[in-house]
Formats: sequence, structure tokens, C-alpha cells
Amino acid sequence: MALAHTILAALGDEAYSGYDLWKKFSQSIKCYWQASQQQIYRELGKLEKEGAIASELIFQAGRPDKKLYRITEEGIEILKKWLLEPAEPMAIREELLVKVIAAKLLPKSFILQEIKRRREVHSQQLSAYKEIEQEKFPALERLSYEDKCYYLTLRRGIRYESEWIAWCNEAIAILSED
Amino acid sequence: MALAHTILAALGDEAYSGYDLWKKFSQSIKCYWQASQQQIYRELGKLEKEGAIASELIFQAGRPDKKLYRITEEGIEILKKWLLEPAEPMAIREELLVKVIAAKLLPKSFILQEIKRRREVHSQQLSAYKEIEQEKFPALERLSYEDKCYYLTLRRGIRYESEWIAWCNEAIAILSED
DNA sequence: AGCTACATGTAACGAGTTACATGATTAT
DNA sequence: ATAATCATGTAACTCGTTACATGTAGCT
Repeated sequence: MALAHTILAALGDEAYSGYDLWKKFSQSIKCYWQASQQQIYRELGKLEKEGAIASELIFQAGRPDKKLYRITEEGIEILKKWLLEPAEPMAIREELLVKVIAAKLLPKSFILQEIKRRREVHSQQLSAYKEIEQEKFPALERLSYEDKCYYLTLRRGIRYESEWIAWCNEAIAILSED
Repeated sequence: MALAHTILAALGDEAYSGYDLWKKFSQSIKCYWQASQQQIYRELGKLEKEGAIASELIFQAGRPDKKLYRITEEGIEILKKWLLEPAEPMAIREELLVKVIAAKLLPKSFILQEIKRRREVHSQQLSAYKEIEQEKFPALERLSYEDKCYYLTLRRGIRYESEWIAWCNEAIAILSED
């Protein structure tokens, strides 16, 4: 149930509406926690009921009204308590590798094409992360502790995508032999 | 719903009981698809109902009876059809990185300790995969197409764990500055 | 006497996905 | 005109986790 904690952590910095949070998830948070708009709205509802966050209705001219959410003292305590628990590695469920195992059922070109497609997907994502890196972290010296932490999540995203590209290259090389 | 397909792919090689499959998932398959014993049994039940697999009751002396499952022609067709669909990257939900974002709430030593603990977890897993690599793939020349595919899933596991260790080292270095 | 391995399941609950539903404003 | 952005939600369903349930054989 860490989506709740991810939202609490995101609300640690500033107040967000559900829609704002969803955009933040879609841009930067997704490199360590993916969530859909529906999931976010549902979780916000739960968290408010539990008193971990509080909302304020903002009336906007020419735009739909929105609810601005803030973390409460209680929410901060919930986060702190959760931080003390050990974090286990996520469960890996990677369809492409299942397809690699079943690849022998089809001509070799199918899986090769699919791996090349995936390499492209990861290249795109890598470029997006690298752009954020250059924009937000042009000079690494003298980052605040908070910024270092944010930087490290981005580094993880960059390493993850790079690693996928490297695996795709290795796979293409090995499967193209003979 | 790719657990079903992962099971079908695993049954492509030979017949397994639910218990056998669970062990196979726990050892090698987990580097690309994690599943619990309960999930496997439930999925086997569904797959048999749908006619994708068929079971044979094996009576054993001195041991509980078991059901040996085999993939059916229909199951192979289901797998083939699924192979043609593009495989999107998995959704990333990594608790440790959420904790890194929220780390400022506690003394720096907490997150450092947690990252070191995680580095140890990944080191252990890496050793296990490398052992399999040495045992099953001592010579890489002249692997069959099927073995190459299996090897590539293991390579992915090795790369994944290595990459985590590298990130942990980077994180420890950056957070230890000053 | 207690632990591990073998072997299979049910039930309840929590989390994630997909489809549906509404409606104004702004940009092309 | 029509698509995208802003903004929030409900409902149904599937998938994943945790707890419960049972029982034998073999090892220490």
C-alpha cells in the first residue's frame, strides 16, 4: 500500500490537486512509482478520510474548481513510521522476457523486432530523463540534501533505461548470431 | 494477465505439477516473473477450465498425489496469439525510492543504512544468478536458439541486480558527501 | 519433538486496470 | 470542427497478497 505513501511524500513539498499530482506522477514520479489518474483520485479520497491529508476547495474563473490537498501532521507521522520499515525490492513481472522464453514458437524475426521496438521505447524515455537531468541539475556541487535525494531518483530512472538498452543490444547480438 | 502466459510458456518445455512450477518460479523464473504459490494454483485452475492446459493425476507412494499439467494445442495457440502483441515495459513501483524522496524527514543515517541493506540483498541475488550462469552456461558458443533465449532472461536478471548495486554505490557516495 | 519438503487448495481483502460519465476552455 | 487541457469522479473487474486449512514422510 505504498501509493498512499508516495502521495504523502509528494505532498511533503507543496500542495497539489489530484490533477496536478497525476501530472507529476506522469512526468517525474513514474521513474519510481507508476499510478493512474483513477488510482490517485481514489487514494486521495481514502487519505482524506483517514486524516492524513486535508483539502481546500479552490474556485477558479474560466476553469473547473479544484481541491488542493496538503499533508497533515498526522500524515507526516504516518510517513515517518513507514520510513522505518525495510523496503523490499519490487516484484518483477516483465512481459518481454516471458515472450523471449516463448519465442521459439514463432520465427526468430518476431522477437528480434519486438526487442528492437523495446529498445526504442527505452531510448525515448532515457532522453526524457536526461533532459530533466540537464535542466534541473546542471551543476551537481552544492545540492541540498533534498535535491540530492530527488537527483538520485532520476539517476535510478536513467540507469534503469540505459540498462534496458544495453540488454536489448546484447540480446540482438546473441540472437543474430549464425 | 500475463501470469497465465508465463505458466503456458513454462509448460512448453515439460509437464509440471503446481508445486514443481512454484519451485521453478522461485528459482529461475522470478528474475522476470514473480508469483506466489497461491497465484499459481489459482491460475492453473483457470487455465484448465479454459482448456489451455490439461492435468493428469499421479498417484505417489509415500507422498501426496499430484496433478501433472501439460499445455494443450489450444494453449499453444493462445500463447502464439499473445506473442504477436507488443510487450510494454512493466510499471515501476519501487518503495526504496519513495523512501529516498521522503528521507529528509529522518536523520540521514536511516536512509543510508537502508540503501546499504538493499545493496546486500541485490548482491545475494546477483551471486545466485551468477552461480546458475556458471553451472548452466559454462560455454556460450553453440547454444541452441532455445538455450540462448533462456540465457538472455538470466542475463537480464544479472544486469538488473548489478545495476541496483551500482545505483546503491552512487547513492551512498552522493549522500555521504560533506 | 519439531522442522523441512511435498502437495493442494479456499476465503477475504487490497491494489491495479479499464470503461464510463460529465463539462468548460483554449488552441489548431 | 475537433482535439487537447483542465478537473473530478463512479463502477466493475482482474490481479496480487495474506491468512487459513490439511496431511504425510523424512530428517535431526
